[in-house]
Amino acid sequence: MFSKRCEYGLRALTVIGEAGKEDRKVGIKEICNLAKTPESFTAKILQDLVRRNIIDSLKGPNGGFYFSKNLDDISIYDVVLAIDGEEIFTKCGLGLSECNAKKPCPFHNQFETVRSELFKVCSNNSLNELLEGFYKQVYNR
Amino acid sequence: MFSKRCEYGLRALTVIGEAGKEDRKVGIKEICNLAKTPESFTAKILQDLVRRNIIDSLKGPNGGFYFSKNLDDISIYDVVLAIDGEEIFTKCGLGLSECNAKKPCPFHNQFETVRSELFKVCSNNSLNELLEGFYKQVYNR
DNA sequence: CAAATATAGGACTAAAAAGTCTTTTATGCA
DNA sequence: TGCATAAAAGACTTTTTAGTCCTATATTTG
Repeated sequence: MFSKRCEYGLRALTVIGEAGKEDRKVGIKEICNLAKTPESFTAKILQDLVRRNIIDSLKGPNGGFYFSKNLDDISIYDVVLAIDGEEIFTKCGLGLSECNAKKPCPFHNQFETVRSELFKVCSNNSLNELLEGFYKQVYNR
Repeated sequence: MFSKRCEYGLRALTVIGEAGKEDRKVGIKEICNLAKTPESFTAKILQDLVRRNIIDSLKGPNGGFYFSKNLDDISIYDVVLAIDGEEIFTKCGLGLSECNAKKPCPFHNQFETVRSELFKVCSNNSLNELLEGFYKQVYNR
C-alpha cells in the first residue's frame, strides 16, 4: 500500500514526536533503534521531511530531529503525501490512464469507496493520535 | 495499489473474456493491442495465469488464450490473489511486522475498514462484471 | 510428414525502489 | 579557535519489478 520510505518515515516520526513531549531532540541512531528501521536510509527520508517542512533538525551536539509544529496539526495524510505523493489517493484501481473522475472506468466508482476510506483514515488521524498507544504496543514503553 | 503485472493481467483478461463471448480464442498480439500492454511481458503474465488455472491456452493455428470457466465464477479478488498474493488484503497499513489482528497496532482497526472495503470491491465483482462497460468505455467497442 | 502458427520457457536487459558509505557542513562547548 | 558531534549531501551498491528476446515445444492444416 505505502512504500517502505513511507512506513519507515511514519515510524520514525512517532519516535521524534514522543521525544518532543519531553522537549528533547532525537538523533538518527536513537530513532532507528526504536523504530527498527535501517539507519542511512531513514536518515535520507528524514532529510526529505525536513526539506518538506514536516520536521526540523539541528546539527551539532544536542542536535537532532524535532517538531516545531503541533503534532495535532500534522495528519498521516500530510506525511504520506509528502513521501509517496497523491497517487495512492487518486489513481485508478486498474491503472488505466484513460480513467479519471470525468471519464471513469466501470470500476472507478467502486474503487472510489476504497480510496475515500483510505483518505478518511489518513486525514482523520493526526501524528499525535498515531503515537498514542503506538509507543505502548509497538515499543513497549 | 496493485502491481503492473496485476493491472496488465486484469486488462488482458477482459479482452480474452470478451472474445470468449463469441467463442473465440485470442492471440497475444490482439490482446496486447486492445489492452495496450507490453507484449512479451503480458505473455509471461498470461503463462502464469494458465499455470494457476485462471485461463487456458492452446498452441498452434487457431490457438490462443481462452476461459474454460464461467466468467461469473472468477472474481477480481481471485485474479489479484493469483498475481499479487494476499498481502494487500491483509498487511498492516504501517508495515509493522509486529502488527496483526491479535496484537494490532493502534492503527490496525482503522485500516481494517480500508482493507475490507478493498476486499469487498474485489470479491463482489466478477470478471464478467468487469468487462461489461469496460469494453465500451475503454476500448470503444 | 512438413510447414506454418502460436504459446512456453529460459536467459537476458532496464528501470525503479531500497539501502549503504564516505565526505562535507553546521553547531555547541571547552 | 579548535575539537567533537550530528545532520546534509552525494555517489555509490543491491534488490525487486518491469520488460525484452531468442529458442523450444505443441498443434493445425495442406
